[in-house]
Amino acid sequence: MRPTVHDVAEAAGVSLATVDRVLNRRAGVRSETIERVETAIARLGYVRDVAAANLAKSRVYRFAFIVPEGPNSFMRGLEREIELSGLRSRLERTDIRIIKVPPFDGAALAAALNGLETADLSGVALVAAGSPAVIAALERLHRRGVEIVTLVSDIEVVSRSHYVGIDNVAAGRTAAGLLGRFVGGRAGTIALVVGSMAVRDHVERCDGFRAVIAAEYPGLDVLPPLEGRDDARTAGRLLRDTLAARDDIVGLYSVGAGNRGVIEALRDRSASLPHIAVVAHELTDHARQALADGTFDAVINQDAGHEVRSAIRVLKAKVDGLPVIDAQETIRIEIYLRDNVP
Amino acid sequence: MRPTVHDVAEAAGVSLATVDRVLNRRAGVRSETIERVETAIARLGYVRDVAAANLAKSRVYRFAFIVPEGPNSFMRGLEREIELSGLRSRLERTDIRIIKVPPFDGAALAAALNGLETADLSGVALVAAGSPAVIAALERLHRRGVEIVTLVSDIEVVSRSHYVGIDNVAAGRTAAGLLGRFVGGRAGTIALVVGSMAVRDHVERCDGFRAVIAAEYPGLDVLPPLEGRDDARTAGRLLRDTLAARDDIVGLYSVGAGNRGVIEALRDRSASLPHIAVVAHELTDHARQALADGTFDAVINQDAGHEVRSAIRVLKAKVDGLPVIDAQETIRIEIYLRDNVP
DNA sequence: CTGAAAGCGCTTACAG
DNA sequence: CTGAAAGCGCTTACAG
Repeated sequence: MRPTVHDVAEAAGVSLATVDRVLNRRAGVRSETIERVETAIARLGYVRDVAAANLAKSRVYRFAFIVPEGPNSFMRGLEREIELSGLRSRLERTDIRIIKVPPFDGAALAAALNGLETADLSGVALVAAGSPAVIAALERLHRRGVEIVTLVSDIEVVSRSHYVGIDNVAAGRTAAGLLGRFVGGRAGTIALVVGSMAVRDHVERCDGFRAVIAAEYPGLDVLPPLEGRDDARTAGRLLRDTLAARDDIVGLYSVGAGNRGVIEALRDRSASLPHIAVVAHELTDHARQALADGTFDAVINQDAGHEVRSAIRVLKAKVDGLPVIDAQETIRIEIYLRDNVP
Repeated sequence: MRPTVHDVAEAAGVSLATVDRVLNRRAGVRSETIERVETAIARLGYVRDVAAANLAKSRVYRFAFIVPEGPNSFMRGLEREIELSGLRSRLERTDIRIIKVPPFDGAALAAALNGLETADLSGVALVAAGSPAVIAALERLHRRGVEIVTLVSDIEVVSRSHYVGIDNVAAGRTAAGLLGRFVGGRAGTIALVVGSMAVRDHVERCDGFRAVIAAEYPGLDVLPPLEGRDDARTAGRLLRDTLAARDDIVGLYSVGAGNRGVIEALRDRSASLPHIAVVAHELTDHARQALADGTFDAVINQDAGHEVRSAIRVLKAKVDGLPVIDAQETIRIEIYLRDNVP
């Protein structure tokens, strides 16, 4: 049988209340008493039963998730996953609120963070757009005991913060490894469609991609990125223009959102032209279709459901002062071809 | 506030004990009383607090994991993950025992299953080698209230059982999609190294692989499988012989264990020969190295840690009569290239 | 067939 | 600075 607070109290010759005070590092205990209790804890190998503690506390974990609004399919999928997890976690004394903010807008994000009622808030998970105001807002939350997790896109370190998302440089390198092989030794150029070079994850993906192509596929040339602003219309138009202007394009790396426009531009090409190898990001419905019909060769994905569950687990672990299981919380760079789409 | 058993008891005009009886479907309650309680439950929207219930029950989940013994790296990795999860889950009133049985041996597996003391056993997770004796043993366990989960390799359905592992036909198809593209339009033959064609997952992988190559890469010919028996020495020797005997091999799909031998055979080829594109299974240390130095182009993997945690979650959910979250418990067919290795 | 009381392992006022 | 008692939401003997 595992030792309980009763065993510790008896061994230390104190009451349950005092054991509890020491366990929770509450003030007002003589240092000598603290020591007696800690010795007993160590000797017995006592470990607190978190479930029982939460029951006694009637603890409710209150978390806020902050995500960008707008048509971005990935973000909407993320939001759905948060809602789903929110429904399920009500059974586990966890209350999750979603707050939407304009995308790419540090000021709005900071305002949302500063508007949070911190009294009974345990943690915040946010898709971060970095800016000094955002960092200040996060520092403030942290000082008030709110745990913080960044989601999908990271920013400069805030104390005790944790990032839940993929390594975007490695994602770009991976895309290059696939595309380089897929073009099959043909020489030519590769087009790049990004959302915005003002967003950190897109920049990192491009950097990783370029580095590998330059080092390992000397026959391939990477064009400057087309900025689609995560908008299908814009992305489609830019790509169409580029495809019309040159006939040496053998591959395409679509880094950001707006895949619908990209897909349409590719499908409109004459069927007699040689295949352009394509690697894109995020397994949305459009991307699935494009994989199925051969328009996309591969899609790099991050599992939004996993990210949300991971963010919740990490926030809870931090609130409870428990360790985070790194292996479980690492978000994989997933690769999907037509046949391993789940 | 969520309603509790007290609220239900009051609403139904019965005691806590009776509410508990109805909640847990214990016998010896008048059907009229049952109905009164159930009406109250429905009306209040009562949902049981599983954590509190487990505390009251001093419930300990006791699970047995049955895995094949032997040098197979994947299985040893799986065993490590079970040990790890076992350590962590002691904090959550979960006791996990590992039982090792000879591989590919239905009789031994059945004997191990029949030897299980079912009195305080809540669930079993097993890497299944199917045979009538095994199925009978599982049916017996199930009749005694032991929940069952198959791991990595499935067998014919046992009532209420659940499979935690990848879709192996899709894995083979995925391998073909990669290899077909990687050989880059060259015509030639593809070698196949399997563990044993007597094991269901290997057969399924080969089937999926062949189907895609036949349909989409008419220039490629797949050789009959070399059976390496999951043994590096045997696999290496067979592959070496084949490579020596013919010069038209452009690709290799390594379906089973024994990758060390495969890697050595490939590395021993003269550097002047053209590259053989290679897709293998399971991201073991040897496979990581082979990816890093370019001997392997891609590795298809199933996450053993995820599988173990998933098996535990599923077993607990079944014991508690809770629903399984399918999206969370689906094991992905992971693809690793050099740059997305975690 | 049903209920009152004690208990699971903690925490929380309240009193001293 | 410390302790006795009640309570979190359930379950479990025991009694009737």
